[in-house]
Amino acid sequence: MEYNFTEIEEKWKKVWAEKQLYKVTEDTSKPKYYVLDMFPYPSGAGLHVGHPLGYVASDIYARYKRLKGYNVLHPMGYDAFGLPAEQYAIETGTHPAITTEKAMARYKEQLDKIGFCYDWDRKVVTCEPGYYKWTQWLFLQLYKSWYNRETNKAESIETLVKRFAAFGCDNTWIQFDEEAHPVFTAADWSIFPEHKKELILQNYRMVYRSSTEVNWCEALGSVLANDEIKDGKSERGGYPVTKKKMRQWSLRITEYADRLLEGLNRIEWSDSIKEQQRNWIGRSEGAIVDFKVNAPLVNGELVIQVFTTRVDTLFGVSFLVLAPESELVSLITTDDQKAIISEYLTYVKSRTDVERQQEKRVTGAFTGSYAVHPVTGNDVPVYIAEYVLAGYGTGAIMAVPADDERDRKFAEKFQLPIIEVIDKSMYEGATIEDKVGKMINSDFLDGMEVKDAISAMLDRIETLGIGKRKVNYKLRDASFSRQRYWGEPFPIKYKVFGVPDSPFADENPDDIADIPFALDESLLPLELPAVSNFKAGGDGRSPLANSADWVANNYETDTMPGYAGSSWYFLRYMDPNNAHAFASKEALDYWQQVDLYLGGSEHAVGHLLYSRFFTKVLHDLDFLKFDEPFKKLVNQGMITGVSQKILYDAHNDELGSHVERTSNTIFYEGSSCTLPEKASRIYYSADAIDCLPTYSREFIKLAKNVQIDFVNPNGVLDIEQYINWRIEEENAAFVCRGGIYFKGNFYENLNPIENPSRDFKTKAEVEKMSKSKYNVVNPDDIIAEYGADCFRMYEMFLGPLEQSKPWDQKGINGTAGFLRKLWRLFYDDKAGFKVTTDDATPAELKILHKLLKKIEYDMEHLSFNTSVSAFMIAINELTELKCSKHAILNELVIALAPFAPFTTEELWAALGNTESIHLASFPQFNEAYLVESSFNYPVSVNGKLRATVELSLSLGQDEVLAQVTELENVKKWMEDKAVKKVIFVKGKIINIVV
RNA sequence: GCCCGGGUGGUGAAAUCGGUAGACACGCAGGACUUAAAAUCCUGUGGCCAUUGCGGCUGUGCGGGUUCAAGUCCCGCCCCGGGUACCA
Repeated sequence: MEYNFTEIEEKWKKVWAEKQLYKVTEDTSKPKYYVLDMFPYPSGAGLHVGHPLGYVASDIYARYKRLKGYNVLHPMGYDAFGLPAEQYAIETGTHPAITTEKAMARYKEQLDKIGFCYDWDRKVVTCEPGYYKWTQWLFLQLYKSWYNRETNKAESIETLVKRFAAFGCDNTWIQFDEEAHPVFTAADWSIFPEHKKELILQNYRMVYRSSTEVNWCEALGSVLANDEIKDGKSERGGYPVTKKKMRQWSLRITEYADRLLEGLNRIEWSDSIKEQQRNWIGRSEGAIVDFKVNAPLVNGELVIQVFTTRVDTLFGVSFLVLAPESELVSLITTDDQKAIISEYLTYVKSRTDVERQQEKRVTGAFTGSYAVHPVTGNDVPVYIAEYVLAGYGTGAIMAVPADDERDRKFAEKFQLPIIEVIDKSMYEGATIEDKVGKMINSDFLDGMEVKDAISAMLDRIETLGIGKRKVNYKLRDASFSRQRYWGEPFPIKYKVFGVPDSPFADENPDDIADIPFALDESLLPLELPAVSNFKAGGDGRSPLANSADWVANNYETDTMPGYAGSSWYFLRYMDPNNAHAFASKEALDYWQQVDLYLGGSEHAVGHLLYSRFFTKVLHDLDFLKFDEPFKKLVNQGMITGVSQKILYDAHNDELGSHVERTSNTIFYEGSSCTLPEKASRIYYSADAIDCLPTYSREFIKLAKNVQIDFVNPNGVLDIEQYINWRIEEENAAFVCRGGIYFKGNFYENLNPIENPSRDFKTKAEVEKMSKSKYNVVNPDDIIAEYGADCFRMYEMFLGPLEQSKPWDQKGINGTAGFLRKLWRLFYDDKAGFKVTTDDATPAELKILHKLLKKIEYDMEHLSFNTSVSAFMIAINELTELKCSKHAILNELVIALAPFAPFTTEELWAALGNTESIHLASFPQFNEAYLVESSFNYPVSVNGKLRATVELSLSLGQDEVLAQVTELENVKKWMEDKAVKKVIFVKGKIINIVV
């Protein structure tokens, strides 16, 4: 009987669906295990072979855990709100819901073909009202809570309101932050109007509305979060991003900075991701130091606060620098410097983020004012410069040119004094960044090590009252508003008393038009209104501003960002259809954390940080018992594609020609070939380059991607197919070693050169798999040709899960051969089913149990590639022994079932089993079968391998040595030299030192 | 620049505690079967030398070191991939 994978797969897919084989319940009789894949965005292009890599791995693991007796939750769903569908809607008018629905159906079809064990009844889709009702509900929980720094957790906003009613707010309170929190008494609070109270509460809510500098992307018509920007451009589309002040919703994630750092120590994630999160949070310990402004024009006291991590260098301060955006700038600029400062500010504004990052110029301007050094009493000039960022620390620095590279460059340019304060001569190779050395020119600090000087100075500034210790973070509160249609509406209304507000309006504290009020939970979900125009509302307004109804109700017109829905989806899988809660307490307490989370490393800071934040808030509010969402995280590597490129001549190219091609003749070394007319462009076979004259080679540098299907396994391009695809190339010439293809004819080379091949060869290159590179391989095609089991095994066989590797179609024959070989242990072409009930021999049992042991080890280490090898070895060995025994094969197929669910199910049934193999128990390996009686010892003389010999493991060192020294080759190398030392490790090695 | 990964045959890779480097596959070469092809099977396959056999030398990015023994540990460097960047 033939191995017909298509038939087998169709058959079992149906049976499994009918029996609801993968249905999962909260079965308390079994230990639980939660395996999760990162939430896919259903793109219209469907899946390519790179996408399912992680899904296959998690599926194998989930199935393995099930065989091991666990109740496994392994769900799938879609992160279905998103920009591509909305962009498509803007272009075509097709509603994003329709586009998304189609894409999801396509995904499901592709995923089902691969044979994943998802319980589709638990599917979660973020754009469905049944789901986003709870995203909105979650938003309200955040809105109705504040972060209490005394208890160090989020709690109900009611406790804060009570506090204000009883005590008001004063600056001795731990929560107090001068910039954000106004001072008032309990009596004040009692008479504040509603909107004023709300305005104050916005300073504390976990989600709040404020006017902040945001990343505005004009092309997308929307605000972007920091992690959605790469190199100063939008991650999606690569459009320019500028800074703009806008009214926005933000998440108060900064309150969790320390707990987000601490939690990293309790989870099993890769060092690289943990490190990225630590860097993103960017905790640094330092101090705020006050410098009084000693300006002629200032009446009263004006203080510039600087943040520094290096208080030890305070005596090295020779000037201060403010961020150009600082509000102090206008206050301290002297009349005679006004022109220079204003000119500089204009320059700074003209610079985009991209320009700033690409060329770092030393620029700045003097304000004309001086500040008083708080310790020495000296005057230090105050500058502004773009290298100081408004958003970090206090937006002002004390410059120590002796110990900071940027300060030094600035000082050199503006000829400011450089005061050496640290002697690093005793530390060889220490750089300016290293916090080592002995203090000099620093008064009472002189002679101290940097470390001691820092703590001594911290004490001193606090005693003097000129500063205080301060921990600073790079982490910003996260922007939570998007000017888009295809996202969750906010459950927020504005009570408009004044004029409708513009998002770009300057902050006006008396403007009460912008005071938000939360909808009651009973009104959820607040569904997205149907609109016909998906374009932005203009002037920074969202598409929802186009809906008259929506605007009339004074609903928030922004929508939530992508991460709103994807930050908590793993909780919804636990109880996806619950209409009364985001998930029941029983389900949450049963499933708890995700035990194993698989996905790409591109979500290192975005999704993975927000999910941790949401989890911690829900934990604080007593919804969850755990405070970290993902116990173990594994990042699968990317599967790259092999692109096929053709090289062409840049002489007459649109990129600019400087050598006009005048002749119809192409020259080879020692030969030539003439075409009847001039070609529109000349392409060169990759193997023809070396037979061209040197002078023309240098122009052949450009490469163009061609559809990979046009290239045969030997790298030869089908020129006709290519021209049919790119009709504008019909007059192009294709130069091979043997001659030239031109307009369907072949013109032979006049004098034959070496290997005058007529093959036109492409150049292969490894790149990301993408539509635009024409190198996409669709899993559907692979499955049609080789079957899903073969596809699954090959994906795993390619290499370690976490490593990125190119997709090479050729190797798949290996796993295809393996499955056929396995099949032939069961079926003979002529004789048919040939499994016997004979007793297994010790040799056969050893093969089986060696395999079982290996698989168990590999599974725990997620080493799927070596598992596949182990199966191959076992099947090879059993084939060698012609073993078709029930006792062996029945257990072997169970072990293989997670990898090849279809084939093993078929064989399992053939073996006479009536229940599904996927409900079986993983066979326990028995160490007794693995005991070896002898070992093939490698014998070394002076550490070099000279012979191997099979010896009983019962022998001791002396007996082994006696046997070994009789070996001819060993004798030869020992000659008559005296034996100095013998190293003998039983079952490992014997090494004789002479 | 800084922080994480990584570097082993023609290719993907394996080597789990420092103990026979290259398992398992692909590819390639030769052979069997076949009218032929495909499929299948057998043999060989790191490099160099020897090949009549035993074998010998060399080899895990480079240079050192520790050790009876190093792909694995230590020191210094080079290259590739990812992240990040005026963060005070």
